[in-house]
Amino acid sequence: MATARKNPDGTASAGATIYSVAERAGVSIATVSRVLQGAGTVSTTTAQKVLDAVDQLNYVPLGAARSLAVRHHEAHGLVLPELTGPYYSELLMGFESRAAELGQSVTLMLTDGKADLARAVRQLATRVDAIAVLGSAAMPPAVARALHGQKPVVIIAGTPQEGIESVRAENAHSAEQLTEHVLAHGRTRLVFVGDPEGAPDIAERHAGFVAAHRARGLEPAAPVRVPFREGEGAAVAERILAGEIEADALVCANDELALAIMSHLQDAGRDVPGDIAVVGWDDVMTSRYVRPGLTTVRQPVHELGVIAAERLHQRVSGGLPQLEPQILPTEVVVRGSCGCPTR
Amino acid sequence: MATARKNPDGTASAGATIYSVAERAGVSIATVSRVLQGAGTVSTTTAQKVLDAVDQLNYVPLGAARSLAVRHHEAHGLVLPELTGPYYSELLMGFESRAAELGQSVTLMLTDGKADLARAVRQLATRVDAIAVLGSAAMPPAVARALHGQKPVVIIAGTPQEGIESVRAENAHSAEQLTEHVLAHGRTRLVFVGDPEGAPDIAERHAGFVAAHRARGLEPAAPVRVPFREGEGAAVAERILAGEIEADALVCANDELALAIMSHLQDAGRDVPGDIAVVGWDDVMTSRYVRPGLTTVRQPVHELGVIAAERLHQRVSGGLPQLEPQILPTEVVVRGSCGCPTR
DNA sequence: GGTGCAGATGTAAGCGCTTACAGGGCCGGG
DNA sequence: CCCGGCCCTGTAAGCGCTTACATCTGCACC
Repeated sequence: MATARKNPDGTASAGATIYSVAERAGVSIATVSRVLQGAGTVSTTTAQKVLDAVDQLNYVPLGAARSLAVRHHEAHGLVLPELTGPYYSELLMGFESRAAELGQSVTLMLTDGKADLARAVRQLATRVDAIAVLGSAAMPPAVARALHGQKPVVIIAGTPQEGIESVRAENAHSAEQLTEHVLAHGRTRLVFVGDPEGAPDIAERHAGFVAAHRARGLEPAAPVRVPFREGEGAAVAERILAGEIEADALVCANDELALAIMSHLQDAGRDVPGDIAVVGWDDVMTSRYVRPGLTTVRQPVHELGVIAAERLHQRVSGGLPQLEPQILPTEVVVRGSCGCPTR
Repeated sequence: MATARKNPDGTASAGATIYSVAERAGVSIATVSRVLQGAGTVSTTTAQKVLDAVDQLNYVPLGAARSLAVRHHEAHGLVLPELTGPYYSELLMGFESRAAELGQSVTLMLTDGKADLARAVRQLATRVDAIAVLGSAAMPPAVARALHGQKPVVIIAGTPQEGIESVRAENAHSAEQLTEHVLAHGRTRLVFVGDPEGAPDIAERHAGFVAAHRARGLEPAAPVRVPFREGEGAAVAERILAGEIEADALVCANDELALAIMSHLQDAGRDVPGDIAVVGWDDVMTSRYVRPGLTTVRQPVHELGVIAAERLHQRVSGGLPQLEPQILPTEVVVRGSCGCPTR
């Protein structure tokens, strides 16, 4: 296979290297590099010759070679469980945009469906300078720990681990606020829907739920432990309809769950919030469109991504780890599903 | 700055190279490489020594060095406009999962908000073996063309360009089907909402809309040209309420638009589909939850991503470009918003 | 006219890995 | 006992870039 294919017009379409550019421009490779990096001093005429040659040869430098020489990948890794729903996307957008501003590319890895996660992560570590991991990414802590020490790591919305940076949104307090809001509507039999052990944020939200009850001297009911997949919503709704779960308000671990339950309940003729109030978490787009609007909590997800990217970059540039977990504030968004007058 | 920090236990926490591993294992770097790559023959005892050393030193190979030596990045680039809504996420998930299976990492780039797109893309080209670009990624065709010839490129859901591979979902035919379905409900004043010039798929959908009218000897109304951002929906709804747009059915360029309009109209007291039918495109999650359910078209988005990754990989492995655009079938999903009895 | 200095360019030494090639043991067959 | 092979391992030559350092050219200044 020919390495340097020549086009009819004499330009090479691929395989151009810094050497071919230098030759064509009649300079040394050092000069080419200087022009391209904007470092050092090069006379304008020489620079132009180089630029012309680059153009003619359609030269694209080999990132790997540069990385090897500068000993930086100039890339950040991001590990997410998957990408359904707006949460991860939003996070990713924040991460990507900030990383790009800082001149870093982002290499993405999704854990869902990966047979050998540890291997995949190690593989990722091979090609990036630093890695951000979403807490609930089902990343074996051992792996996260192994990574750390190799490369800077930040955990997003996950259980903070000894010596590893972390960023997350506030959960417990707003969950307490949200729960109290529902209690203030006069509801007495609230049920938390979601598995506190499924993810650290859920655990915190549940803790808030419990705290709100305690603050009123109430004893919270046991949570209905279900994974927060959309499909589970229907099942939960059925159990409610069957009277198996008794509640006049549902505090759901996230909006997808809340929406699925609400819609199912409504289809069965129940009135939300009349018969039963439903609140969620995340403020996804749909929550604005359903009737009644879903009362929920908005997290600064985009911001979370931005901060993670920033932290990684700082670390890569020699900054010290900021071990104190960074916690971003969230905001309760009141709409109609909690019992408030519909807007 | 020390390059090889030593831990108390004598293991190095970073900066381990193939040399340090070789030294510790008492073998040559070639042997280390062979063990790690699983290539060549190495006795089990030697291999074990190497593996032990790797473990002790917590060695992570430098991807850049390998890439340089093997002359492959083992990474695919994916360029998307942004990540709102389920469309892009789904695509990305498909792309990532297939790429991972093929042993390729994926480097993501979002065009939204990038000041110097061309530069960003060139930068990306520097670190990957091949690039997939989403058609509506507002990628200057010139850039796409420059890329092509440098690296294999496939265009996803975009205007096919001379000599560049492309994959997309069928649009025109299903749009015609969908429109005909609405016409069959007896609606007579259908309006297409969305900008046919905004993106190639929209243009095709509009073409289908027109074709359905022609097939019945009808003259289609002029489209309401709006970008398909959620926010635009309200504006369109207002124009309808004001009588500025006269219609008894809306064929929207995508679900987000359709949902926003529908919800706004309902809030204003209009009956959907009684007063006006609304249909969309994409079958996003919300479309199942709103009342009435949104009639829409489902695209094999995940599959699109999978195929793109596959194509790139084939090309990188020396396969020939398959220039015939690949077109995946779509499916009309009928729910209540078109006028069909609600399920 | 010599000296010094700054600006422009070239030289060459890596960066950490893969891999073709070249041994060095060791075995069985002649 | 020698020799051809087969395993296993080491040697060394790059891969395409960056960059410290050397070099060279002018030019201002004394």
